[in-house]
Amino acid sequence: MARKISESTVRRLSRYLRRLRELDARERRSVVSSAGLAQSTGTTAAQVRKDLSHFGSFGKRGQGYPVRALREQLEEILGLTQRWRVAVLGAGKIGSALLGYGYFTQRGFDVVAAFDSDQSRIGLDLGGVRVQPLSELKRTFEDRRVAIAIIATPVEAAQQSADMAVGAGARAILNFAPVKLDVPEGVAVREMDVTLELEGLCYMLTTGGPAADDTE
Amino acid sequence: MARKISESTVRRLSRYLRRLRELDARERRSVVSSAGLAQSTGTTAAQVRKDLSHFGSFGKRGQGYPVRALREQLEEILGLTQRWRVAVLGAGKIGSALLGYGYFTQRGFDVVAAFDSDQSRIGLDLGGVRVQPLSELKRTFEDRRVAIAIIATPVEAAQQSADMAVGAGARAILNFAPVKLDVPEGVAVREMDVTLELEGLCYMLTTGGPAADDTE
DNA sequence: TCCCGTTTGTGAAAGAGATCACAAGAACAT
DNA sequence: ATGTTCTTGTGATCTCTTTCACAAACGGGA
Repeated sequence: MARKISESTVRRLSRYLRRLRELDARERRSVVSSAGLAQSTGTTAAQVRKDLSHFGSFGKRGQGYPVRALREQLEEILGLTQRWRVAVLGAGKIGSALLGYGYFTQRGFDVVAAFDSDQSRIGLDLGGVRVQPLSELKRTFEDRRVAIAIIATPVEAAQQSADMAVGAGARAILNFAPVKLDVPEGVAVREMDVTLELEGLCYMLTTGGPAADDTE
Repeated sequence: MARKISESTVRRLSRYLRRLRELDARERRSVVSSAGLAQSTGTTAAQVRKDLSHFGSFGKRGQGYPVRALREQLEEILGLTQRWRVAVLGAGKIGSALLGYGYFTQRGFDVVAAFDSDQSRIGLDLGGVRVQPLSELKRTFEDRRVAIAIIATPVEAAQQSADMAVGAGARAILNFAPVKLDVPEGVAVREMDVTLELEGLCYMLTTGGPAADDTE
């Protein structure tokens, strides 16, 4: 089957899945067309069909795609048929928010551990998870088979935390610290930098914005 | 000068800027080569040069780029010579975390207001900002000239919140709710969905990971 | 001044991703 | 059965992005 799937395609697949889950659970729709999916995920019908065609043919001509079955296919493709165990490194503001984040569970992720270097936070119960000291990180990662680490530390501690996570067996990292992480080959990293996104918005406002149209 | 700058280019510019600020403030370096910047932002030297060349020529051949001046240029390009006023909609876990997020101020963003629909949260002081009821949203946006709204509500309230923000004059939205927002033309939206990113990591783990390069 | 090592800026080539356009398949009415 | 309408799946095309490759510029040393 398909070999090289681009990151942008994977991103869109994930959006399709998000929408399919809504359609299935909330709106009780049983079929959806590529045009419908495109509309509600911000892309085009052709793009939807092309994306899906890399993995097989899931629709019926003239009818569209069966919501439930396509949802399951996408879960399969994205590797979401298993639940994933996640650990949060850094139990400050962002870390705490993530530990209480309601959408993880229903989307297949279990936050099974939290760590912090600050003595005063250790032992706290955040969203049902006890904050542990870094000294317990390696053992916990191994015991609980944590595959994904979420870095929610300040910039200064981020690289070091990432190193520890990788050393303890993490194979993927979601990084909230506004710094580029160096990781060994084979470790996947995705970055979520709020100010980076805000800056992108500023760019659009200062260029596309005032000078785009003569609308005022 | 340059006409159409792609979103990926803008993203990289923002990363260059992030790195330049580190070099300037923390590491006290006064020049940096395209190769150096590339290295620490995860791209290639040619890409750095091409990106910058869209806006002018900022380096000295044989020497590299002056850190301070290039930083200022990028701030200019991205529209960061002014400070931006931001409001947070939704004062739950994520909203609170954002209100206490330390990197906004030093990066040019001021969170000047917070809103929630929950009576029990109104009046709270979160990170120096008082949580207001939605009824005060429009007036506050206008009075304080809020240009950017951060949506940190649950999914169900996200679209409605976005509508209110746009109605009150917001021209850009940073959306943390895992749902696609519909906004009028001219309003910029960026989405930050944690589970979407996690799913991307899962895809890499299940495909690229175990079976990196074998035949199938 | 002239040479040498270095690094930028940029056209040209290559590569990737998105869009087009249409034949093929499916349901349904007559 | 046949025609009509709808929508998928996909080669071909087009557009955008990245990479390549090299001349031009700079600083320093002799």
